[in-house]
This record gives sequence, C-alpha cells and structure tokens, in this order.
Amino acid sequence: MDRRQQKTRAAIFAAFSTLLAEKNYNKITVQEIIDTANIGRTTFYAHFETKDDLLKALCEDLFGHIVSSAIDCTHTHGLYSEQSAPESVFCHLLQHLQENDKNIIGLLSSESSEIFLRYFKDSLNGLVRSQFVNQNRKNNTDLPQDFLINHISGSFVEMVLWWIKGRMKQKPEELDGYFRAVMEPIL
Amino acid sequence: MDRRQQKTRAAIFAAFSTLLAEKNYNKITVQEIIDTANIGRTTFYAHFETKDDLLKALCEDLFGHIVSSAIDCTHTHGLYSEQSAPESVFCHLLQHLQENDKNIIGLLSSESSEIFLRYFKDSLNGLVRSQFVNQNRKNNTDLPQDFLINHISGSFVEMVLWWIKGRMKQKPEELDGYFRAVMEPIL
DNA sequence: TTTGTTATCGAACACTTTGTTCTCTTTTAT
DNA sequence: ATAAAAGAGAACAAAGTGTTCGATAACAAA
Repeated sequence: MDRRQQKTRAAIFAAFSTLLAEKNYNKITVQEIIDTANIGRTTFYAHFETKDDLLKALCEDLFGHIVSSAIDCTHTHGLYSEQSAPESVFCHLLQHLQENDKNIIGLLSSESSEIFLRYFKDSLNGLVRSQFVNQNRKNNTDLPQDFLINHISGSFVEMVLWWIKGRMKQKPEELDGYFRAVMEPIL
Repeated sequence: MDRRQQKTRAAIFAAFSTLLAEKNYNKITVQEIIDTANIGRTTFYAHFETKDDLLKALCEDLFGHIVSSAIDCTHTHGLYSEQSAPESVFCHLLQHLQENDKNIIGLLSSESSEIFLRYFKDSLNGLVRSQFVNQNRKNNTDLPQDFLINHISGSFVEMVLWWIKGRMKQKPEELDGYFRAVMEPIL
C-alpha cells in the first residue's frame, strides 16, 4: 500500500478520534475531519464514502485487533479454564484495554461511547460463542446457550464501561475477580 | 395545555417513531419529521429546539412512564423480595414491555436501539440504586455496591435487547427465570 | 357570543454541509 | 527517468438548518 495512503488514513483516524473526544459523533462534520486531518476534501472522499463508512473502518481496525489478540490467548487457555488462572481471556482483554492501544479508552469514554460499545460487544459475542462451541461444555443450567453467550459478553462490556467511567481505579486483575464472582454460576 | 399543542406534540412523536423504525437516527432530518407529521416548519421549532431535544423529550416520556410504574411495584415488593414471588420488579418490567406501551419495542428494535438502551439503563440504574439503599441489604459478597448496581441494570438491559432481537419468543415469566438464574449469587 | 390570546401555517431568508467534478501538482514504485 | 497513483484546491448543485415575518385559524374564558 502506498505510503501516502497510509499517512492519510492514519491522519483521518487520528483527527476523527480527536474530534470524538470533544463532541458527539452526530455533531462532527466531514468538513471538520478534513480540516483537523489537514487534508484535501477530495482526499477524504477517495478513502471513505461517508462518515459512517469511516466509523465502520475505525471500529474494524480497533476491535479486530483487540479480539484477534484475545483469540491467540484462547488457544492456550479456555475462556476460564483454570480456577486460579490469571491468564483468562477476560483478564487479558482488560489488560489490553488498560494499555490503551489505539486509544480505545478515549473512544469508550467519549459522548458517543454507545456506538463503540455495541461494536465491542458484537466482536466479543463472536469470541465467546466460538469458545462455547469448541469447549462443547456441559450446560450445568437449563438456560439456552444463546442467552448465556449474550449474558457473558453483555455483562463484560457493561462492566468495562462502568470501569472506564469510574476512571479505571481498579486493576485489571481486580476487575477480573469481580467478573468471576458475578459469573460464578455459569462459567 | 392547549389541545393544538397536544395534537402537534403527539404527531411529532408519532412521526419520529415511524421514521426511527425505517432508518437510523442520524439519517433522519428535521424536514422529514415535519413532512411526516404534516405540520409547518415553524411549528416544529416552536416545540423543540433541535432533533436531539426531541429525542430527549421522547425518552423522558417513555422511560419516565415505565420506571415510575415499576417504582409503584417496589413499594409492595422489593427487587426480589420472595424466593418465588412472580411479582418481582423485573418481571413487572418485562410484562410492561411486552404490552408494547408507547411502542418502546419498536424503538428498541430499531437501528438506533443503542440510544434508547442507554436511556433505559440509566433509568433502571436509578431504580435499582434506590432499592439497594432502602433495603440496606447485607452484602454477602465483597463486591462494591456500585459495581453490583451497574451489573444488575446492565445485564437486565442487555437481556431485554437479546429478547427483542430474538423476536420475544420467551414469556416474561420465563425470561425472569433466566435472569434470576444468572443473578443468583447476588440477588 | 364575543374577545383577546396563542398555536399554527407558509413563504422567504442566509447559512452550512454534502458529495461530486474538474484541473493541476506532488509523490511513489520500478 | 518515467508512468501511475494520490493529493490539493476551487467550484458546483442540492439539501438541510434555524430564524423571521405576517396572516389565519383555533382556543379558553368572560
């Protein structure tokens, strides 16, 4: 890929992230992104058709990365294989988040956090589902598997949001402990 | 309040809901709302300053209603007072939703469901919190109260979304059972 | 029924944003 | 060095925003 394209794409992503930290997604105009990224109008539209298109690309970049990193983790350990395993996927995800790679934290604490939260949950849902299938785990409850998967990814994502909004005072391991506690009957 | 105002307000809400069922919130223009509601341009702006303002008013109307109805319920029963009480607040909420009062279901299954989901969760959070304070319940876990409150309302709301997206195949009582099962360690 | 008040209407307004097209310049890979 | 590709910048029509104005109709209260 052309170096110029890479730079432009990065500049647009950066400008978009900056603006998202300042104001709501709906209020951000393409013109502002162009100005902040310091690029030509035509250039923006050569990369993305619309603002929504840009959002989608950013999310894929963000969560594709974080989830694929988590999948590597599941190859060695399951979702929560060992009772005392500190290397659980969830803990790994939390640590990854804390490092604030690609400024996911900034986006998840922005006014438009719901958007990213949904994307995050969808990605996570796929991850949890694949683990459920692989494990072929015996369901010790009579709850539908689909419900459980949704409950796990939903609760995790809501917890992450709570964590971030509360300025991330807990350590990832601590938060992982909370999650284990409330998920105890099903994990 | 003037009869004309009531009619106009209702017409705007109806038009807005209709449009939300068709397309994303971001894509809806004030002009479309005006046309669908079949009112004059000036009239719209006499009622609401912006589209966001309209959204806020609609949400307050929706969730103010549903939550206050749930609060009545908590006066007689706690959140989950009796082991076998079918009149739990959560069950009550689910039944209320199923009746589809004010078309909340339509909005929660729309493309812009995240927006309404957040509003719903915030309302619910207040409800759960007040119950926690009133009960002055002994915490059988060592988890922060704030975390628990967030976990309960978050999980509930995520469950509702799952329910609706899955075409609400379960009965409210059934779903309430699921919720009890996964909330077992803390409720 | 009459009267003063008020919501609604519709046209017009300046302004911003959008997405596209054009030509010209610069950068890149080979 | 050269051809291909990417970016800059100006200009454009189209659509949406939020406001102002005067005229009309519906309203509540006397």
